[in-house]
Amino acid sequence: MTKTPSPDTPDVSLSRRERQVMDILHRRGEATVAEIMTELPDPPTYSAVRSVLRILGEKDLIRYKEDGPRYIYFPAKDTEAAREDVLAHVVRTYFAGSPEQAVTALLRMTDVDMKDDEIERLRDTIRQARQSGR
Amino acid sequence: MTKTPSPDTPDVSLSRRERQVMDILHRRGEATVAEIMTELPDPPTYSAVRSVLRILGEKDLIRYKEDGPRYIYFPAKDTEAAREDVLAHVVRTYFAGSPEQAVTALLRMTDVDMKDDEIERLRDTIRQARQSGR
DNA sequence: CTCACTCTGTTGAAATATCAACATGGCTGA
DNA sequence: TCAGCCATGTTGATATTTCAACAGAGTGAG
Repeated sequence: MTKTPSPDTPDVSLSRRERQVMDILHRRGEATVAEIMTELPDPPTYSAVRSVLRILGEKDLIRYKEDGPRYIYFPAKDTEAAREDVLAHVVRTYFAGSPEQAVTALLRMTDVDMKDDEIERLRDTIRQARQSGR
Repeated sequence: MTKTPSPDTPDVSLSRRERQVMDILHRRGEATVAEIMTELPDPPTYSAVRSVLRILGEKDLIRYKEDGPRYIYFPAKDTEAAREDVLAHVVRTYFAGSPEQAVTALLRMTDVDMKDDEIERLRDTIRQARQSGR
Protein backbone atom coordinates (compact mmCIF):
# COMPACT_ATOMS: atom_id res chain seq x y z
CA MET A 1 0.00 0.00 0.00
CA THR A 2 1.39 3.28 -1.09
CA LYS A 3 -0.70 5.19 1.36
CA THR A 4 1.44 7.83 2.97
CA PRO A 5 1.28 7.75 6.73
CA SER A 6 0.67 11.18 8.13
CA PRO A 7 3.79 12.10 10.05
CA ASP A 8 2.38 15.38 11.20
CA THR A 9 -1.04 16.69 12.00
CA PRO A 10 -2.82 17.71 8.81
CA ASP A 11 -4.00 20.97 10.32
CA VAL A 12 -0.64 22.68 10.28
CA SER A 13 -1.79 26.25 9.93
CA LEU A 14 0.94 28.51 8.68
CA SER A 15 1.36 32.23 9.04
CA ARG A 16 1.52 34.42 5.96
CA ARG A 17 5.28 34.54 5.62
CA GLU A 18 5.62 30.89 6.48
CA ARG A 19 3.26 29.98 3.68
CA GLN A 20 5.08 32.22 1.21
CA VAL A 21 8.37 30.55 2.01
CA MET A 22 6.90 27.05 1.80
CA ASP A 23 5.43 27.87 -1.59
CA ILE A 24 8.80 29.03 -2.84
CA LEU A 25 10.47 25.86 -1.61
CA HIS A 26 7.83 23.65 -3.19
CA ARG A 27 8.06 25.50 -6.47
CA ARG A 28 11.84 25.45 -6.65
CA GLY A 29 12.43 22.18 -4.85
CA GLU A 30 15.21 23.76 -2.81
CA ALA A 31 16.67 27.20 -2.24
CA THR A 32 19.24 29.16 -0.28
CA VAL A 33 18.32 31.98 2.05
CA ALA A 34 19.36 34.55 -0.52
CA GLU A 35 17.21 32.94 -3.20
CA ILE A 36 14.19 32.80 -0.94
CA MET A 37 14.70 36.40 0.04
CA THR A 38 14.73 37.66 -3.54
CA GLU A 39 11.56 35.75 -4.43
CA LEU A 40 9.54 37.00 -1.48
CA PRO A 41 7.11 39.88 -2.08
CA ASP A 42 8.27 42.96 -0.19
CA PRO A 43 11.58 41.25 0.54
CA PRO A 44 12.60 41.60 4.16
CA THR A 45 16.17 41.42 5.35
CA TYR A 46 18.33 38.34 5.33
CA SER A 47 17.83 37.95 9.06
CA ALA A 48 14.07 38.10 8.81
CA VAL A 49 14.00 35.29 6.28
CA ARG A 50 16.19 33.21 8.49
CA SER A 51 13.82 33.69 11.40
CA VAL A 52 10.98 32.27 9.36
CA LEU A 53 13.16 29.37 8.29
CA ARG A 54 14.05 28.63 11.88
CA ILE A 55 10.38 28.45 12.85
CA LEU A 56 9.58 26.23 9.89
CA GLY A 57 12.41 23.98 10.94
CA GLU A 58 11.06 23.79 14.49
CA LYS A 59 7.73 22.73 13.03
CA ASP A 60 9.54 20.01 11.05
CA LEU A 61 8.21 21.37 7.79
CA ILE A 62 11.61 21.97 6.20
CA ARG A 63 15.09 20.49 6.36
CA TYR A 64 18.43 21.63 5.03
CA LYS A 65 21.65 20.24 3.69
CA GLU A 66 25.03 21.90 3.76
CA ASP A 67 26.51 23.21 0.55
CA GLY A 68 29.97 24.38 1.50
CA PRO A 69 29.56 27.36 3.78
CA ARG A 70 25.82 27.76 3.29
CA TYR A 71 22.58 25.89 3.81
CA ILE A 72 20.21 24.71 1.15
CA TYR A 73 16.67 24.38 2.42
CA PHE A 74 13.97 22.06 1.11
CA PRO A 75 10.52 20.83 2.19
CA ALA A 76 10.62 18.01 4.72
CA LYS A 77 7.63 16.31 3.16
CA ASP A 78 8.25 14.94 -0.31
CA THR A 79 6.55 16.56 -3.23
CA GLU A 80 4.13 13.70 -3.86
CA ALA A 81 2.67 13.83 -0.37
CA ALA A 82 2.45 17.61 -0.47
CA ARG A 83 0.63 17.43 -3.79
CA GLU A 84 -1.91 15.00 -2.45
CA ASP A 85 -2.57 17.13 0.58
CA VAL A 86 -3.04 20.35 -1.32
CA LEU A 87 -5.23 18.75 -3.99
CA ALA A 88 -7.41 17.12 -1.36
CA HIS A 89 -7.88 20.45 0.32
CA VAL A 90 -8.62 22.31 -2.90
CA VAL A 91 -11.10 19.71 -4.12
CA ARG A 92 -12.88 19.69 -0.80
CA THR A 93 -12.94 23.46 -0.40
CA TYR A 94 -13.58 24.71 -3.92
CA PHE A 95 -15.07 21.77 -5.81
CA ALA A 96 -17.55 20.25 -3.38
CA GLY A 97 -15.34 17.18 -3.04
CA SER A 98 -15.63 16.34 -6.74
CA PRO A 99 -12.29 15.66 -8.44
CA GLU A 100 -14.13 15.53 -11.77
CA GLN A 101 -15.14 19.15 -11.44
CA ALA A 102 -11.56 20.01 -10.60
CA VAL A 103 -10.30 18.25 -13.71
CA THR A 104 -12.82 20.02 -15.88
CA ALA A 105 -11.85 23.38 -14.42
CA LEU A 106 -8.19 22.63 -15.01
CA LEU A 107 -8.83 21.90 -18.65
CA ARG A 108 -11.01 24.95 -19.11
CA MET A 109 -8.28 27.02 -17.60
CA THR A 110 -5.63 25.54 -19.83
CA ASP A 111 -7.48 25.89 -23.11
CA VAL A 112 -10.25 28.40 -23.00
CA ASP A 113 -11.34 27.60 -26.53
CA MET A 114 -11.73 23.90 -25.98
CA LYS A 115 -15.13 22.76 -27.03
CA ASP A 116 -17.68 21.61 -24.53
CA ASP A 117 -18.24 18.25 -26.17
CA GLU A 118 -14.56 17.51 -25.82
CA ILE A 119 -14.85 18.11 -22.13
CA GLU A 120 -17.84 15.84 -21.98
CA ARG A 121 -15.92 13.10 -23.73
CA LEU A 122 -13.10 13.53 -21.29
CA ARG A 123 -15.41 13.26 -18.35
CA ASP A 124 -16.79 10.03 -19.77
CA THR A 125 -13.28 8.75 -20.12
CA ILE A 126 -12.62 9.57 -16.52
CA ARG A 127 -15.70 7.64 -15.42
CA GLN A 128 -14.71 4.64 -17.51
CA ALA A 129 -11.19 4.68 -16.22
CA ARG A 130 -12.58 4.78 -12.74
CA GLN A 131 -14.86 1.80 -13.19
CA SER A 132 -12.28 -0.35 -14.92
CA GLY A 133 -9.77 0.60 -12.28
CA ARG A 134 -11.65 -0.76 -9.32
CA MET B 1 -11.95 55.06 5.56
CA THR B 2 -12.87 53.46 2.28
CA LYS B 3 -9.48 52.87 0.82
CA THR B 4 -9.63 50.63 -2.18
CA PRO B 5 -6.37 50.98 -4.08
CA SER B 6 -7.10 48.10 -6.41
CA PRO B 7 -10.37 46.26 -6.90
CA ASP B 8 -8.61 42.99 -7.61
CA THR B 9 -5.80 42.72 -5.16
CA PRO B 10 -3.18 40.39 -6.62
CA ASP B 11 -1.66 40.14 -3.18
CA VAL B 12 -3.83 37.52 -1.55
CA SER B 13 -1.81 37.17 1.60
CA LEU B 14 -4.23 36.21 4.29
CA SER B 15 -3.57 35.56 7.93
CA ARG B 16 -4.26 32.14 9.38
CA ARG B 17 -7.72 32.84 10.72
CA GLU B 18 -8.66 34.83 7.66
CA ARG B 19 -7.80 31.90 5.44
CA GLN B 20 -9.72 29.48 7.62
CA VAL B 21 -12.83 31.65 7.41
CA MET B 22 -12.50 32.11 3.66
CA ASP B 23 -12.18 28.38 3.20
CA ILE B 24 -15.36 27.80 5.18
CA LEU B 25 -17.22 30.37 3.10
CA HIS B 26 -16.00 28.88 -0.16
CA ARG B 27 -16.89 25.40 0.94
CA ARG B 28 -20.37 26.29 2.20
CA GLY B 29 -21.10 29.10 -0.23
CA GLU B 30 -22.44 31.23 2.60
CA ALA B 31 -22.66 31.12 6.36
CA THR B 32 -23.75 33.02 9.45
CA VAL B 33 -21.33 34.02 12.18
CA ALA B 34 -22.54 31.18 14.39
CA GLU B 35 -22.01 28.65 11.63
CA ILE B 36 -18.52 29.89 10.90
CA MET B 37 -17.69 29.83 14.57
CA THR B 38 -18.67 26.20 15.00
CA GLU B 39 -16.65 25.09 11.98
CA LEU B 40 -13.45 26.81 13.02
CA PRO B 41 -10.76 24.73 14.69
CA ASP B 42 -10.28 25.81 18.29
CA PRO B 43 -13.45 27.92 18.04
CA PRO B 44 -12.94 31.40 19.45
CA THR B 45 -15.75 33.55 20.76
CA TYR B 46 -18.47 35.06 18.66
CA SER B 47 -16.80 38.46 18.89
CA ALA B 48 -13.48 37.11 17.67
CA VAL B 49 -15.07 35.66 14.57
CA ARG B 50 -16.75 38.92 13.84
CA SER B 51 -13.46 40.74 14.06
CA VAL B 52 -12.03 38.53 11.36
CA LEU B 53 -15.13 39.05 9.25
CA ARG B 54 -14.81 42.79 9.62
CA ILE B 55 -11.23 42.70 8.38
CA LEU B 56 -12.17 40.47 5.46
CA GLY B 57 -14.91 42.93 4.60
CA GLU B 58 -12.46 45.83 4.68
CA LYS B 59 -10.31 43.88 2.24
CA ASP B 60 -13.33 43.44 -0.02
CA LEU B 61 -12.97 39.68 0.10
CA ILE B 62 -16.43 39.00 1.50
CA ARG B 63 -19.87 40.55 1.41
CA TYR B 64 -23.04 39.93 3.35
CA LYS B 65 -26.77 40.04 2.92
CA GLU B 66 -29.35 40.53 5.62
CA ASP B 67 -31.50 37.64 6.67
CA GLY B 68 -33.96 39.09 9.11
CA PRO B 69 -32.02 40.12 12.18
CA ARG B 70 -28.73 38.51 11.15
CA TYR B 71 -26.10 38.68 8.42
CA ILE B 72 -25.24 35.94 5.99
CA TYR B 73 -21.69 36.22 4.72
CA PHE B 74 -20.37 34.98 1.39
CA PRO B 75 -17.21 35.40 -0.73
CA ALA B 76 -17.12 38.60 -2.76
CA LYS B 77 -15.48 36.90 -5.69
CA ASP B 78 -17.66 34.34 -7.43
CA THR B 79 -16.77 30.71 -7.14
CA GLU B 80 -15.59 30.36 -10.73
CA ALA B 81 -13.01 33.09 -10.41
CA ALA B 82 -11.84 31.79 -7.06
CA ARG B 83 -11.42 28.32 -8.51
CA GLU B 84 -9.31 29.58 -11.37
CA ASP B 85 -7.09 31.52 -9.03
CA VAL B 86 -6.50 28.68 -6.64
CA LEU B 87 -5.90 26.16 -9.40
CA ALA B 88 -3.46 28.46 -11.12
CA HIS B 89 -1.55 28.84 -7.90
CA VAL B 90 -1.54 25.12 -7.12
CA VAL B 91 -0.44 24.16 -10.62
CA ARG B 92 2.33 26.71 -10.60
CA THR B 93 3.54 25.92 -7.09
CA TYR B 94 3.21 22.14 -6.91
CA PHE B 95 3.09 20.92 -10.51
CA ALA B 96 5.75 22.95 -12.29
CA GLY B 97 3.06 24.80 -14.22
CA SER B 98 1.79 21.61 -15.85
CA PRO B 99 -1.99 21.13 -15.64
CA GLU B 100 -1.55 17.65 -17.08
CA GLN B 101 0.46 16.57 -14.08
CA ALA B 102 -2.21 18.04 -11.84
CA VAL B 103 -4.93 16.07 -13.63
CA THR B 104 -2.95 12.87 -13.36
CA ALA B 105 -2.39 13.43 -9.65
CA LEU B 106 -6.08 14.10 -9.16
CA LEU B 107 -6.99 10.82 -10.77
CA ARG B 108 -4.35 8.89 -8.85
CA MET B 109 -5.69 10.40 -5.67
CA THR B 110 -9.27 9.51 -6.52
CA ASP B 111 -8.66 5.94 -7.55
CA VAL B 112 -5.50 4.51 -6.18
CA ASP B 113 -5.96 1.24 -8.03
CA MET B 114 -6.43 2.78 -11.45
CA LYS B 115 -4.04 1.26 -13.92
CA ASP B 116 -1.23 3.26 -15.43
CA ASP B 117 -2.30 2.59 -19.00
CA GLU B 118 -5.66 4.10 -18.21
CA ILE B 119 -3.91 7.23 -17.10
CA GLU B 120 -1.87 7.24 -20.26
CA ARG B 121 -5.00 6.97 -22.35
CA LEU B 122 -6.49 9.84 -20.45
CA ARG B 123 -3.47 11.97 -21.06
CA ASP B 124 -3.74 11.25 -24.76
CA THR B 125 -7.34 12.32 -24.64
CA ILE B 126 -6.30 15.53 -22.99
CA ARG B 127 -3.76 16.24 -25.70
CA GLN B 128 -6.29 15.55 -28.42
CA ALA B 129 -8.87 17.74 -26.78
CA ARG B 130 -6.28 20.44 -26.59
CA GLN B 131 -5.33 20.29 -30.25
CA SER B 132 -8.89 20.21 -31.49
CA GLY B 133 -9.70 23.09 -29.20
CA ARG B 134 -7.16 25.55 -30.52
C1' DC C 1 49.16 34.18 7.69
C1' DT C 2 45.86 37.53 7.77
C1' DC C 3 42.17 40.18 6.26
C1' DA C 4 37.79 40.81 4.15
C1' DC C 5 33.74 38.64 3.33
C1' DT C 6 29.76 35.62 3.89
C1' DC C 7 26.92 32.94 6.37
C1' DT C 8 24.78 31.20 10.58
C1' DG C 9 23.10 31.64 15.77
C1' DT C 10 20.67 34.49 18.92
C1' DT C 11 18.14 38.13 20.97
C1' DG C 12 14.63 41.32 21.53
C1' DA C 13 11.87 45.06 19.61
C1' DA C 14 8.09 46.60 16.36
C1' DA C 15 4.06 45.37 13.72
C1' DT C 16 0.16 42.70 13.13
C1' DA C 17 -3.27 39.29 14.25
C1' DT C 18 -6.20 37.31 17.47
C1' DC C 19 -9.39 37.61 20.86
C1' DA C 20 -12.86 39.00 24.37
C1' DA C 21 -15.55 42.43 26.87
C1' DC C 22 -18.88 45.77 26.65
C1' DA C 23 -22.35 48.83 24.46
C1' DT C 24 -26.25 49.49 21.35
C1' DG C 25 -30.40 48.54 18.90
C1' DG C 26 -34.09 45.74 16.96
C1' DC C 27 -37.17 41.79 17.06
C1' DT C 28 -40.39 38.67 19.41
C1' DG C 29 -43.44 36.51 22.41
C1' DA C 30 -45.91 36.53 26.84
C1' DT D 1 -46.70 46.99 25.86
C1' DC D 2 -42.18 45.77 27.32
C1' DA D 3 -38.80 42.72 29.04
C1' DG D 4 -35.58 39.41 27.41
C1' DC D 5 -32.99 37.74 23.78
C1' DC D 6 -30.07 37.91 19.89
C1' DA D 7 -27.30 40.06 16.77
C1' DT D 8 -24.25 43.72 15.46
C1' DG D 9 -20.74 47.93 16.33
C1' DT D 10 -16.72 49.28 18.77
C1' DT D 11 -12.77 49.34 21.60
C1' DG D 12 -8.67 47.88 23.63
C1' DA D 13 -5.88 44.16 25.69
C1' DT D 14 -3.11 39.92 24.76
C1' DA D 15 -0.65 36.74 21.74
C1' DT D 16 1.74 35.84 17.74
C1' DT D 17 4.23 37.09 13.79
C1' DT D 18 7.49 39.68 11.52
C1' DC D 19 11.61 41.89 11.39
C1' DA D 20 16.37 43.76 12.08
C1' DA D 21 20.60 44.29 14.70
C1' DC D 22 24.53 42.20 16.48
C1' DA D 23 28.00 38.53 17.57
C1' DG D 24 30.76 34.65 16.23
C1' DA D 25 32.57 31.03 13.10
C1' DG D 26 34.29 29.41 8.70
C1' DT D 27 36.23 30.14 4.03
C1' DG D 28 39.20 31.78 0.44
C1' DA D 29 42.20 35.30 -1.89
C1' DG D 30 46.36 37.65 -1.84
